[in-house]
Parts: sequence; structure tokens; C-alpha cells
Amino acid sequence: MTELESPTWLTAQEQTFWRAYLRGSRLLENELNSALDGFGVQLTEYELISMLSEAPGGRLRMSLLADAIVQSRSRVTHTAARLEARGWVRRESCLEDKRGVELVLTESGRQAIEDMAWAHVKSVRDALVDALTPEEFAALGHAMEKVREHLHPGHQEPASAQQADCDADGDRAVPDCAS
Amino acid sequence: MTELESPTWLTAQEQTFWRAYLRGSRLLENELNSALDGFGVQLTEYELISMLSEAPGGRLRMSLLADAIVQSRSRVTHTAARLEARGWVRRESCLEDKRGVELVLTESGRQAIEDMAWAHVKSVRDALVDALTPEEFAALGHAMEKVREHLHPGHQEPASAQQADCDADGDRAVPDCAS
DNA sequence: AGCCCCTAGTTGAATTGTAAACCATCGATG
DNA sequence: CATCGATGGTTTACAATTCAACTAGGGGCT
Repeated sequence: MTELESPTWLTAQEQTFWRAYLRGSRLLENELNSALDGFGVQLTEYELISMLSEAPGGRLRMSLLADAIVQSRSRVTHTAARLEARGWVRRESCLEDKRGVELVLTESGRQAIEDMAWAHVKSVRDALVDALTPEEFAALGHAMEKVREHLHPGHQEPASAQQADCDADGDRAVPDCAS
Repeated sequence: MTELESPTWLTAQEQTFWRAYLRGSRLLENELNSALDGFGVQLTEYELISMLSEAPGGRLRMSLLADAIVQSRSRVTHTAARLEARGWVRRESCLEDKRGVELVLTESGRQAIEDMAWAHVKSVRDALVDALTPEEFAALGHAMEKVREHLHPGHQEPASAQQADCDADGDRAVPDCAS
């Protein structure tokens, strides 16, 4: 440690926690990805489709989407292109703002996510939720919510169908965890 | 929700927690990465060097390293090649096992990490540790430790210099959180 | 209108990551 | 000691991601 010592170093304990988080989160991500790879999709793609499936009309502006799933606009453009090639999603230009583009979930996209959701949710349960006691999981959730708010104050899920009319069915959002 | 209902779906509450984790962890990763990008390094590269810096003699077998930082062997090979090109690391073939390769931190690599550590630790503190109460952070750490153990039972940090002789200095491990 | 700067989104090249095939060695076993 | 499956690591080809332009439309101001 020499004289580099400074109040900013982590204590041994903090370090242990931090590493647990770092490694654990990687393992978790791997796990969730492999649950999806039978479908030829990655978690990040799943997240995108899933957000779309929850939005009213299954449509969302590119930038809202990017924001919601914490990906760069560029990345969303590329990802959307891939999904479009599979016919799961369609681009529509935005009436109110001619710069804008809306991404729309196609019927076959909706079908696809309904097929995948099962496996995805199971992996989230198996790898995370059921590995913890409800209290532990809640604590994890709260802590991460705080981190999220800290790093991106006021970050909201885009107004979603899940609010009131989730059970009214109209737009079938993939209800679960989706992403 | 229709009839897809099944015991495996997440409850609304679970879903909220899960999303907080998912988005929060992405924001966090972005944050930590941007703290490093003045040095032209990514978090994953930092993790590698940091593990090395803690290992006795600053050397570690490729596969141990890969395991420790939860990256594929292939990825570690590539990353190591990049770091080698910068002169931070050197490959040495292993005496006891002729298939093996040890990665050794060079003096300039050690210098580099000492330079970066400060900024890195600060980002971990600012973005995560200090954003939570000690209790919240501990709870997060415990939960993630459990997840890690669940997904990779018996996973250990490679026997590291940090054990007893950390303060003895001999090998200067970057003490902090490193990664 | 004309100007300016900001936001939305795309593009394409350069980096980085993944997956599968591959070579060499290990080490148990017959 | 020859064989054979498993392990350690690299390579190659390809897929995904980033990064820095770039196009185009908003929208305030004069």
C-alpha cells in the first residue's frame, strides 16, 4: 500500500463487496445470455423487444428506447436493423417530428418474444431471484434503484401499457420481467 | 397477461427490482468505463491488470486469470495481446506445464495501473459506494456474493499477494478495489 | 426569411468480443 | 509406452460495439 494511501481507497470489506458485485454481475449476465442463445438473441436485443412490447401500440421512438434500455443511439440503430432483418420490428417515420423514427413491433416480433419470455424469466428466477431470500433480493433491488437514480436522476420507463391496462390485454405486453 | 400466467412470471415488485438492477448495472458500467477512458483502457482491461498486480510476482496463468475475472479464455488472449502491445504485460511460458502461459506484469504495467487506480477507485466510490448507505452497500455485496457463489460455486480469487504481505510491500499490489 | 445551434438518427470504419476449429501437452489407463 | 480424452491456449472468421463524422429537421432569434 505504500504511501499511496488516501481516503479514497476502498477498505478491505468494501473491496470484497465490490468484487462480489463485479464478478457476480458478469456471471449473471453470462447466464441470462445463455438462456437466450437457443433463440439466437442476446439479452440486449431481448431488452429492446421487450420494452417495445410494453409500450402502447408496441411502438417507441428510437431515442426513448435507447434511453430506456441504457444503450447508445448508435447501438440501438444497429440492433434495430438486425431485428428488422428478422422481421420482428419495423421502422416508421414519425409524424410530429420529421427527424424522428418510431420502432414498431410486428406481429411476428410479438410472437417471438412470447416464445422467448418463458425461458428468459426462468433464467432470471433461477440465476437471481430464487438464489436469494426475498429480503436479500429486495435489498439488491433497492440498492440498485438508488444507484440508478444517482447516475441518471429522473430516469423513467417510458409510459407503458403496463400501467393500467395491462390486464385489459389490448396490447399484450410480455408481462414478466422481460428485461 | 392473458393465460400465459404461470408461477414462473415475476411479480410486479420483483420486476421492478430486476429492472432496477438491469438498468442500474448498465449505468454503473458506463460510468466506470468513462472514468478510465482518459487512460485509453476499458474496465475489463483494468480488471485484468489489477488481478495481475495483486498476484505474487505479478504473474498469473492465463486460465486462472480468465476464471478470476470471468472472461472467456479467448477474450483474455486477445486482451492480453493488446496489453502486451502497450508493453504493460509480457507472456512467459510456464515451466511446470508446457501448455501453459503465464502473464507477467511489467514494470511499466505496474506504473500504469498505479496511475489509473486513483481515478478508478474514485469512480467506484462516487458512482456506487458513496451513493449508498454502508448498510445498503453491504446488502448489495452480500446478495451479489450469494449470486456469485450460486452461479460458480467455490469460485475464489487466485491466491494473492493481498493475503498477508500486502503491507509488507514486496509486490506492490494496487490495493484498492482495483476490480 | 436567414442564421445558428441543438436534437434525432444513421453511417461506416475501427475495435472489441464471440464461437468454433485447431495444435500441443497432460495424465490416466490398458 | 501407446493411446485417448481432457485441458491450456491460440487462431481465424465473424458478429457486435464504439466512435466520429454526417444528414436532416427543429426552433429560437434577429
